[in-house]
Formats: sequence, C-alpha cells, structure tokens
Amino acid sequence: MVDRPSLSKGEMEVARLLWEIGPATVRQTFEALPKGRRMDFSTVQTYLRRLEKKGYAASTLDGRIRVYAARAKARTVIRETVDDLVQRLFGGETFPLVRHLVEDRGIDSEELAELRKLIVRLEKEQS
Amino acid sequence: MVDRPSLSKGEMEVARLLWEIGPATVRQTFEALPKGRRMDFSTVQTYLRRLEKKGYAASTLDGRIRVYAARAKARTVIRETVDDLVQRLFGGETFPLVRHLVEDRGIDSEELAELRKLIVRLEKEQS
DNA sequence: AAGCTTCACGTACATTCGTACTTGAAGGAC
DNA sequence: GTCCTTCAAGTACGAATGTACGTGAAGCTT
Repeated sequence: MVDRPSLSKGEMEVARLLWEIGPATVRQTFEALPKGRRMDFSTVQTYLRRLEKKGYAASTLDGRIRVYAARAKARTVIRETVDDLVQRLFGGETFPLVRHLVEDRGIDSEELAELRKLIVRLEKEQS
Repeated sequence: MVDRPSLSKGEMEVARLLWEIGPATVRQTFEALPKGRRMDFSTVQTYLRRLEKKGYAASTLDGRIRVYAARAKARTVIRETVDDLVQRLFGGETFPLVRHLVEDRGIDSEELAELRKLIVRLEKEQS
C-alpha cells in the first residue's frame, strides 16, 4: 500500500532487530546486534533515522531518550523484499529459490519434518 | 573463493539474463529483458561493463562486437546473495524464509508435489 | 560543582547505483 | 561515396549507501 523506498542492506539488519526486540532505543538496538557484527553506535543511530525517514519506523522522545518502533510489519517487508529478489535473480519464479534453500542449505531433519507437514496441509487446502 | 563485490539489484537482473541466454552481446542481452522491463540499451551496456569489472563476467571482442559471458556460476551467486539476505533479514535462520515462500506466495500444487518429493528424498538421505 | 558519560542531532564524505547521453568509428543501404 | 544505423567506450550526475565524527546539552559520579 504505502509506497516506501526499499530497504538497504544495513537498514534491513537494523529493522530486523527492531522487530525482534520491539520498541527500542538506539543503545538497545545497538546492543542487540549479533555478536561479531561490529557497527558503530552512531551508525545504528543513522540507520534508525533513515528507517524513520523511509517510513519503516516511528520514534518518540521519552524524556531525552528517543525510542524507535517498527512501523511496517516484518511480514510485509519480507514479502516485498523477497518479491524483489525473486524478480531480479529468478525472473519471477519462486520455486527455484525454494529448491535452492531446501537443497543447497542446511535444513535439519526437524525442520524438514515440519516443512513436510506444512506442505501436506497446503495440499489438502488446495484440493 | 574469489572475493567479489556483491551485485547490485540492476546488475543482478542483467547477470540473470546472461546465465539464461549464455554468452551474449549487449543487444542480445537488451533484447532478453522481460517485457515490461524498460531499460536503455546503454544502461544494459553499463551493467555488463560493471559485471565484468566486478568479476562476474568476462568479455571478448568478436570483430568489433563485444561478447559477454558469465564468469561466476548462477548457483554460486545465488548462494551468496541468498546467504546475505538470510543473514540480514532473518538473522541467519533459513527456515523462516522457506516458510514464507511456501506459505505466503503462490506455489501451485504441482510444485508442492515436487517439493514434497524432494523433502522425502532428503529425509531418506539424512537418516 | 567539576568532570566523565551518554544522548540527540547535524553533518560529512567517499563509494556505489541507477540511469543515461555523447562521441567517434565501423558497416550497411542505395 | 553519402547517409543511416549500430557499436564501444568514455563520461555524467544526482541519489542512495555505509560508515562515521563533532557538538552541545543532560545526567551521573564523587
């Protein structure tokens, strides 16, 4: 609906953190970075600012501290992002991507089982 | 192995065409654009040039015509690209992406069946 | 109250990206 | 042999991106 500029890679990382930890300050977001992912505090701040500017987040001042909250649903953003990737890298075909994920990447047996159940369910629904 | 700068969105589209149609001139690539995707001839040319510079393609002059060929395998590039996306948007977890694709996007029943077979096969292999 | 710490906010800046135009040479049409 | 078309190669250029630094106010420590 709302037409937002798409997320850059860095913005994506930070948006994900926001979804994960909920409304958060710059510091909290900064601290939620995966270990091993080094990024300056002020870089996180910049990304949050840009997320807001692009319409993916909203912020309020709580005293003198700014708190950011996601404004777009993860699900929506994921759909848009993945759609775009599928268009560009797979010419619009979803299945090859699924196959790649299932075949070429580690999916453990538990997940496989879950996926199988999911598929069986979908097949039932479709018929 | 080779450490290439990653592909931009536009470069991805053109790289995909190269994989699809094999070694090709700028014009052939240009003509392979999906209908509805308008892009100037010289834009395609620029992308091909950049693909070569980044190490994803190689070119030779055939007479006065330059012919570009993919230098990186689609599979490899797809792996790298999808890895990156999974890291950034899913914190490294593959499964949520698979679920999204299977659940939230149109996968038709034929593909579902194929996918189910694939899973069953993988499950056999794993045990 | 003096100094350290933590923020918000503004600014910076080289690089990459999307998108194309220009120029000049080479081939083909007539 | 003149004109049109087609290329390659160079250049352009504003916007987006990754990554941060500087400044000044507010709060915390001793």
